[in-house]
Amino acid sequence: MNILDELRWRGLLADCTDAEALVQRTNAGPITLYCGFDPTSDSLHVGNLVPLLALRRFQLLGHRPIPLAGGATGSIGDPSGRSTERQLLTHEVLDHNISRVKEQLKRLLDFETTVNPAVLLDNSTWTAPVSFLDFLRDIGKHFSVNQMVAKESVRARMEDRESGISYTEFSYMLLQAFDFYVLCRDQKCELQIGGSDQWGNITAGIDLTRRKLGQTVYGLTLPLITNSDGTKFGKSLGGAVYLDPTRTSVYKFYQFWIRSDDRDVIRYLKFFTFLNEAEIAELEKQHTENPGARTAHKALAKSVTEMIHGPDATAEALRASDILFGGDLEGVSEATFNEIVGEVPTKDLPASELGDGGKGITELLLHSGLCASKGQARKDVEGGGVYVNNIRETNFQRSLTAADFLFGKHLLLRKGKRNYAVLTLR
RNA sequence: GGUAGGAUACUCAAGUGGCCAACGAGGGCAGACUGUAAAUCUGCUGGCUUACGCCUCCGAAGGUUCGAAUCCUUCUCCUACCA
Repeated sequence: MNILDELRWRGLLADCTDAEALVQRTNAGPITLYCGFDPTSDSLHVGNLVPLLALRRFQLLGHRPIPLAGGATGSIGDPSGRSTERQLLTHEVLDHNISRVKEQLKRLLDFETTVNPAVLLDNSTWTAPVSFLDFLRDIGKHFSVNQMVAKESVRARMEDRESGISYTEFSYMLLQAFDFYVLCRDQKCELQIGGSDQWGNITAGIDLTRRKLGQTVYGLTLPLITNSDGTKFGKSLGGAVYLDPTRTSVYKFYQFWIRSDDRDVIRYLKFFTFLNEAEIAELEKQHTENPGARTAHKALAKSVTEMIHGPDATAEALRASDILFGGDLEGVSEATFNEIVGEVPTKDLPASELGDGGKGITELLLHSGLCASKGQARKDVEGGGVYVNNIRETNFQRSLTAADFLFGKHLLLRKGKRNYAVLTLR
């Protein structure tokens, strides 16, 4: 199957330059392609997964992917899709982020294969040594400000008088274009992929490469993932869902996927898994016939979590989910309960704090992080939203003593349907 | 530089001396219904407090007043028109 067909049936093809030529080119043999990842954080998040997995999809069909860490571009800040100027990151933060992001990039692509191994590069390698004057003479000369201003990412900011755009961010697309040119020249890279907000940057690179090398290269964009309810994809409880398990625990990661909207789950299977067309069609059939069984949700959550965190960690998260959402805790053994500990946010509680009369439930909720203040904790309890060891507690004056702790050491607190925390006696 | 207008909670947005911890909408959280989904309905949405109540808060700092988001002064930042 041609890679473009593969992307198309998955709904992953937003746009591309000269589709016909690109099909011919990809049919003719392996192509080298790249996608940039700017280290704006020390971990990639689920939104970055789409282009990253796209690289992998190319690789599986024999092409050669180059994940590019944006050491240079990341230090400038991409104005695309942003309404305000970015806060520049310090070099220390940037260095730290790059090294972490590189680790994550490495895990999803095959660098070992001898046929078409992935290559991890960092654009600061070729950007940093170039002097400002040389850059202006060799690269800047090929860009027309008139065209740059017309690009959506720049125009939006120019029209917004409140925020405007700095010269620094204005120059971003030159750096990215420079990358494409260098990669074409040195790596025979002929295709750049990215999110649909990258279209302007990608075409800038295509133009530059043509001018500098006289070579035709291609661009392909992937759709921006949207939730059916109109909210931003990839947000959970206010924060982004990260690939780094220290930022988003495996359990939370798994939960994020399992809670997908019914209307989204099939699309997400196509976007985020490597299940084939027949497998997904089967899941869709089951999902349509009996949505309550959540077969598709489970397949999605399991598949993505395993891909990112491995089968062992996934099995643990799955076990914890089954225990917590499987019913009451009656008869749960200590060994079983221990599977929850650490998956769910867990906090220590010094035994001395319990004292003789125990500790108020509102204080424990505050300590667990489930509630932001004692007043809020009280309201949540009064509203019937709080459970102690999975049993609803409506008396906010309730004090909990050591006797309430399961196995003499764990207390399972729950707010609402799915927010759990464990307090462990120390 | 001049003139006019503006800055209110997570966001938008009412409020022009006491009834204001501040209308309303959105968002968020919780409850009911469910399937850890959606839709719908209900409650909550500054902090402390069992409660009475207390404290903090309407761009910043001062002032007037028994009493200020609201009036006055200065400052900061935005917007519009003029130069």
